[in-house]
Amino acid sequence: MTDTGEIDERLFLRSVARAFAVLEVWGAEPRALSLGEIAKAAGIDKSAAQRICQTLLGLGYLERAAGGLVPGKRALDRAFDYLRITPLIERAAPVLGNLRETCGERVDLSLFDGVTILYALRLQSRREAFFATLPGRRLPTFCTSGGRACMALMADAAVDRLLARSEMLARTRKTLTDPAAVLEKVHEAREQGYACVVEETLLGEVVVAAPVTDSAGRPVAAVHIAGTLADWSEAEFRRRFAPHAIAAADALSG
Amino acid sequence: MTDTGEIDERLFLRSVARAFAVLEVWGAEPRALSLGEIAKAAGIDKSAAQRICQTLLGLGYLERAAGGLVPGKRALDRAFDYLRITPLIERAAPVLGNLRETCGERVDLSLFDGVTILYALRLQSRREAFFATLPGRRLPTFCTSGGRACMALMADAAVDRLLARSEMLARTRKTLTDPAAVLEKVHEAREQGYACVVEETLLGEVVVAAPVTDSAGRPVAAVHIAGTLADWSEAEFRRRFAPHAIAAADALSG
DNA sequence: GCCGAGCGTATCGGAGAGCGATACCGGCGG
DNA sequence: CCGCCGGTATCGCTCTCCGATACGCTCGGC
Repeated sequence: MTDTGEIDERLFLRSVARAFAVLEVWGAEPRALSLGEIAKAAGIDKSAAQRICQTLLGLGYLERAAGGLVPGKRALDRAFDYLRITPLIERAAPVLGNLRETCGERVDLSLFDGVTILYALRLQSRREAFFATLPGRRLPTFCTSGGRACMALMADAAVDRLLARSEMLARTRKTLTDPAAVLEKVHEAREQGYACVVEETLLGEVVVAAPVTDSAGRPVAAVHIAGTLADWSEAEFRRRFAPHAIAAADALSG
Repeated sequence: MTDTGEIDERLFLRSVARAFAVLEVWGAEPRALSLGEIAKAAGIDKSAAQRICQTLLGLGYLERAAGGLVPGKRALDRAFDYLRITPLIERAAPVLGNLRETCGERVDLSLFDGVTILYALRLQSRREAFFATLPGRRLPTFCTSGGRACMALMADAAVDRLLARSEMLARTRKTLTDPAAVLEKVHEAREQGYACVVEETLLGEVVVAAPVTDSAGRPVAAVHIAGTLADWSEAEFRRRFAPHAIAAADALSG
């Protein structure tokens, strides 16, 4: 959902939109930026960038750093508000905790958001304590197992439309980029009740995921269990963990 | 120190500030809100609330929900930007991972932000898989061990000023609310190189924390190790875990 | 040592974006 | 039936924001 739905133009606040355009610049350019760089990246002139940045600095949504400006801590407060208010997150936390204990592998809750999914809860396994597993990370829907699990609950026509809107770039040499091939995987997920993706987002990684629905049966999220091919064959991994992912996702649905 | 530093009035964008005032409403009222409620809570009229909310809906920073509006998923993207850009977070992730393995207790990295600290990384222990340990949560500086560890690196005068600005409300019946008593605890932390707080934020909880500094020696964060009095006496906990917290914090400093 | 290209900062008059009072429709409860 | 909420829509006036412009600095190249 949240397809950045179009809004009545007469009620649209230009300066507000520009302020967020500024904040979003760091999504593409993750480093300290100067006013000039910000202005160019956000598509505004230097004066506007100056006013906006001063304002955001005052509010704590930007901070000064060596070499320019960076996002401020206040961003974390707003994310906290989101997580705290969303009932699914609260319900999911203990379920995922148990799931990780039972499985011993990495366990995630991802939120379905149109052409991308976004990780909301991440419980890493013992061995991988490393970075890159932060909440807030987005990945494309078409090549992730959570995304395919969600698409499995949509009509084929809707899946087609979603795939058409997606930029289907290969993340690894195993990534399926042909819409027909992806659709076939979605069909498989629909039959089995879960999706399995092998090395399409990260080489060596195997992930099973089951969809979480709202009360109307629409997909809103997915429960992932992720492991490495060093430990498991795809078949073993599916047999062993898919039922757990489905059970957890079902417990969170409705 | 992100003290919401005051800014030149002439460069301040009123509509931007009001938009963020709207977003911040859910910090105090974590549920779906109607336009009227938002307007009242943000101190603006209904027309302004309407325009701002329509804009934020269009940008994905708000979403419609049963009963009104709630924060949108886009908030998580901005938090992700912050975490990804801040070098300390990247460096801290593996260090905290190891720390949790060694200690087996809950381990956190909190960021020092004036009168509050804010949790950026949280690795819960096996037994407590439950909620309430989300990143983005803020707690007062004066009554947390991370906060006191940071204050220990400041001059007494600065500590006094910070305590004067703090709303020293008791969170439990053990919370110290007398500035002089807190200052004494800060002195103790200064001598020992770490702070220990027992049941001042949560009954039954004992926490040790050591400060992380920037290259200039100023406190910017703290490494926490938290356990329960059901398992440990205060003395045992300090002896066993304080050295680990200090070692981790030192590794992240400078 | 000079220069130009950046940086952040500051100024200012014009104009149009945003303001806010007002009104409308629909549902709910009394 | 009415009054009180909800969300939505309209519409002049005005004050906010726009963006061109300029200033003082610190660089690095030459």
